[in-house]
Amino acid sequence: MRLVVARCSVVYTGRLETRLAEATRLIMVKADGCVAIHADGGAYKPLNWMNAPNELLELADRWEVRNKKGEVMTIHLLEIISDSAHDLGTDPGLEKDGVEAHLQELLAEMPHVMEDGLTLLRREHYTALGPVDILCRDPQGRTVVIEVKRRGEIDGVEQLTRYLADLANDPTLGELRGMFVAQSIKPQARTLAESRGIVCVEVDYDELRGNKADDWTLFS
Amino acid sequence: MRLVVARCSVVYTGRLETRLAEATRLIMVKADGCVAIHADGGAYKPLNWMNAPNELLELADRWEVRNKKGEVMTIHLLEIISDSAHDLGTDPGLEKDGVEAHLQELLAEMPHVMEDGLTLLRREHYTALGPVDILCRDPQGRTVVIEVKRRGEIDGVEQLTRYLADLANDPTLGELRGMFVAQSIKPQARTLAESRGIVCVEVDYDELRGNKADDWTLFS
DNA sequence: AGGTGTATGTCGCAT
DNA sequence: ATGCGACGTACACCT
Repeated sequence: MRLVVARCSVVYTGRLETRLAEATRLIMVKADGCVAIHADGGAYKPLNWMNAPNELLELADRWEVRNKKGEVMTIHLLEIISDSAHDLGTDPGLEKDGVEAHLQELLAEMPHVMEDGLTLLRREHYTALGPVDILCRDPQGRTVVIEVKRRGEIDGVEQLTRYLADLANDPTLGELRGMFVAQSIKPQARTLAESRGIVCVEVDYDELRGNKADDWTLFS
Repeated sequence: MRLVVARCSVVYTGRLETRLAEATRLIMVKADGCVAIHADGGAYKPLNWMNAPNELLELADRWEVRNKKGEVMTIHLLEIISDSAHDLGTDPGLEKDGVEAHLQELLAEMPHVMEDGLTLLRREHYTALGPVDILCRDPQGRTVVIEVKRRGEIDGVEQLTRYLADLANDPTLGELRGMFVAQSIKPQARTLAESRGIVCVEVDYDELRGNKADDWTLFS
């Protein structure tokens, strides 16, 4: 990783056009070639950037970074204040716990927490429109199409509605119901869902993990 | 801006939980207090971060960064390889040209490029569901509800559909039509739109700017 | 403070 | 490659 602190101005031309007036900034060049221009504030997002793969051309007064899509970032260098490089090696990577995938796993393992009497048909059921998170059967023999979200917002309801419309063409599934499951569901999303006959269920991730631990204790 | 290159391991606990095994990384601390952990690759996004406002507690063997929401990032420092700081001052900021707002402006100025005979009613018409980009009237006296996107995807069609459903309750608008305008419209989005009777129009930003320049030349 | 929409979103996984 | 959905999305803007 190369770290250059310099007075510079920047022009980016690509998906849109941007200009940065002359100021002192950090220019970060990573081992994979990606370049980012950072100011001394404004969260983690750089002012300008070019992701790998790209070509970095170092000229006397400026750097030009180009990619295959025709995007160009030009960094006009006015004064270099610091220029250092470190070999960091490859990173072992980030391990995550608690994202939607885990929520979905837990719910597929214990569908009864969403509604009494549900049994799992399948998880990640691929349709032409995209993957349906969970398919269950209810005690009345209906197929329950379940969309799982960490946060239940209006987009998720639209998504589930599209799946329901599509799956209605599949005669093997029989009568369909929709169920929208999330750790919290926004009022607008709930209203929209219920107006379409979709049941809304809020679940607690920590409690689910607890239930799983209980099951474990119970059976071992 | 403070730049620390160090061998470290990191734990983040908040909206989810993440762990980073021991490795050499860049720790960037900006003047506003935000902290980011960068590996030597993977675009501009850091592996872990904490945005301002937060509290940075520097202990002998670790840094703890906390915010008001109860999120905590703990950086265990094993070896400091480099530690430097630079005062960058405040940045004059990024100037952008060519985002959706500009496209919308240009289209509101010359609605005829979307369809012959359209006249502007209003721009950024606020409804309970969100702002409708452009409202026009067509030569048949119908109100045209227009959603403008840089890239036309399925979400935009859903958005426009919600607006149309909502505006149907407003008797002052008369008969409604939907129009989906973008620099490019994906096939799925087009299919969905047309199945709902929504007209799709692709426009060229540079050409619009050209038209505007022509108008200028014409009248001055 | 909460809701909605934009983003040079990025990122990962599917076809 | 493109499509599609998730993301600790961040971020601006309006109610």
